[in-house]
Amino acid sequence: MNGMLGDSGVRRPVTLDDVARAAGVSQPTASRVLNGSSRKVAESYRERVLEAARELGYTPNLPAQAMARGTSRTIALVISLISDPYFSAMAAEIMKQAEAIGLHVSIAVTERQADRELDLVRELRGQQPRAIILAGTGYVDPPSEQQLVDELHRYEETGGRVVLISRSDLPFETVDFDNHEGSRQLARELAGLGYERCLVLGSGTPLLSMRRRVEGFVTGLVESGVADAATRVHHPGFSWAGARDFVLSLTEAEVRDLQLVFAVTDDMALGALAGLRERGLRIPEDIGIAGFDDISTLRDVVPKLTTVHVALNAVAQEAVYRATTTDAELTRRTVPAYPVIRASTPPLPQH
Amino acid sequence: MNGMLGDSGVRRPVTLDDVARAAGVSQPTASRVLNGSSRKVAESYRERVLEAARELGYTPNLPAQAMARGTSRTIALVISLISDPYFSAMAAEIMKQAEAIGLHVSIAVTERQADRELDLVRELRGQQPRAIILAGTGYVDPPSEQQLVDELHRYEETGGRVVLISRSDLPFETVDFDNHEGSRQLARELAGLGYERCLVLGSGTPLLSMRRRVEGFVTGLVESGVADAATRVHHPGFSWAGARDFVLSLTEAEVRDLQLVFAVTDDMALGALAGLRERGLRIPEDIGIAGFDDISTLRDVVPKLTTVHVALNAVAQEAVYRATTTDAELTRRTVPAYPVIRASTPPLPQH
DNA sequence: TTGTATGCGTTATCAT
DNA sequence: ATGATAACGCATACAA
Repeated sequence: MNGMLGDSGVRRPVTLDDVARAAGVSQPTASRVLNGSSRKVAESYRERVLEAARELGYTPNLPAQAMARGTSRTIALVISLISDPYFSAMAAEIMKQAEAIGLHVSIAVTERQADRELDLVRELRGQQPRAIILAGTGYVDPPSEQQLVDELHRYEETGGRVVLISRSDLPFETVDFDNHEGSRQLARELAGLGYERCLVLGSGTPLLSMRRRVEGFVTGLVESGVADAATRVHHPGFSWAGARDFVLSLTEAEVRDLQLVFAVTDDMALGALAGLRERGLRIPEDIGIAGFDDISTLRDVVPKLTTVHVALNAVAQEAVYRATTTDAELTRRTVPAYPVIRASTPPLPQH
Repeated sequence: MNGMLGDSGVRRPVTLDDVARAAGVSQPTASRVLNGSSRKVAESYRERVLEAARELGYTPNLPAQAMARGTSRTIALVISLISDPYFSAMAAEIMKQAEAIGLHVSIAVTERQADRELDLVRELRGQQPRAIILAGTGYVDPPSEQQLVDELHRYEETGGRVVLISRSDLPFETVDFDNHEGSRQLARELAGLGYERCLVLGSGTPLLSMRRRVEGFVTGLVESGVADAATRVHHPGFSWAGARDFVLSLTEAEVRDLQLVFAVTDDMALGALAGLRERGLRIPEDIGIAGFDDISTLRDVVPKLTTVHVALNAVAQEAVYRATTTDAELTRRTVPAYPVIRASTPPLPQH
């Protein structure tokens, strides 16, 4: 029977000590067999320890290991919202990469509150993780930015690694994807299809990456010879509902004039799509729609959404690599993002 | 300056001892102020400790606390796949509920491998969590079921709580939703709309909850007076692709005869939808479609999908409650699931 | 009320 | 190669 007897009805968890005793060896020897790296234990002992551990159902006490070793096998990940397909995909990729090298990922969510990031980092630091990866949306001018930087620096000073994803505004290891270039190329392709009079839906909440997407798109249009005045940029609420409400608030004349709506996320693009349909417009016959992120669970929306694809697995791989590799100099790797033209933006007829 | 000086360039994390020293009090006093519950520390000391902690940027070492207390403030959650909208929604709800009472959720994924569950539970047990919630899909006849049960029992014996979600096959605290009743009601409503000749797509991998959904649907049809012979049940691969491939493999005659496809998940329903469209069928004019789960990110699918809604927040709340409350008797709570008729299953014309 | 001493389960440093 | 012993950071029983 496993589990040692305790005071009450609950048993004490099986410890290394129990295993060692059962195997008739010292506790450090049991440790060397079960957890240690440099194997220099006699085969006979080895087997006995392994057998005893199996018999008793021994599981190493991770907190104890973390304390003894001074470091855990955990990576802390901060994201905005786990139910958001973009972030859940990101989290999934990071977990995959981390688990491949035997690391556990501890997820914390900000729920989109800018100032929660600081609190979370503080809490996470208490878990003694190997690294902290900040993948949440980076705000343009967060209220407590300096405190966050201080907190992260403090963490780095104790040997922790800090990796930022998609927010190259802070002095830490950064993995970015090319928001600007991605939407710039998208704009060029769309211009090539004949689209000229575009409505750009940015983010009402000031987010760095979203801003870049807007800039890139506008740049791409200008480079393609689309008259500056043809492009209208607005910043509704950063959500499906925000985009929908905005297109519903447009005047009939404004909508009639439009050939395309580009929203900085797929989510918003679909909100715009819903709003336009409510107004009786046909998509893509009357107006084209494009987004950004290439969220895979949207494969079933009709028409298929033109968007910008980001290689999340590459981002995750790079992030985990940086999170686990001690590198002297600070680097910023940018993962490419490229447009994917689908049915929501067919070539314009007169083109 | 914060962070004590270490041997090399890295500083040692600030400990309670550092804080106590800085405040000129003993370490237990600092502990009582910062972490302890029963406040019986002189106000003057209290302030000095708080001040010192703030100054030094103290964060409690969670592993150390866990070891000293013998229990952590963590709930371990096992799910199948984090990128699956159903599971990410579930995880989000559980995290929300847990955080509301100051608990952290540690997520582990099986990647849909039936036997990984056992390994994960073993690993998770090492984290000394308060509770383990198994929300991953329950297989009908998992290879290592007895071992899993043993492992979970062992965990319970050491004071841990075990909660199962949507798999009432094992002898533990269970929160279920009414798969059978949900699809039974759905079938009755659809029969009421005139649907009679139905294709039911179950799950090729033997999953308990999915089996119940099939049974419930068939029961509902029979109760509604739909001839038994009219219903065809099949079990393609448990995925979008599985459902799509299956409907593509049907003969033209088989498809022509169909009035409705009910798939046991929204994901599969959309796969079937995609496949049917590839065959040139119009949805819902030529054939109706219904799913199960009511995944919110599918709001943009056209036509809007008829499905069975599950109150995930209620499930999560119940699960976290059970995970944190010591209750003598074993209980199985069932959260209702109810059909939501949408545009993908309009009333049949001749009806 | 406050401080001293001890223990949590593990790893690491030492003798042996 | 193996075992005794000292950390790790914190909480707690106990003494003051």
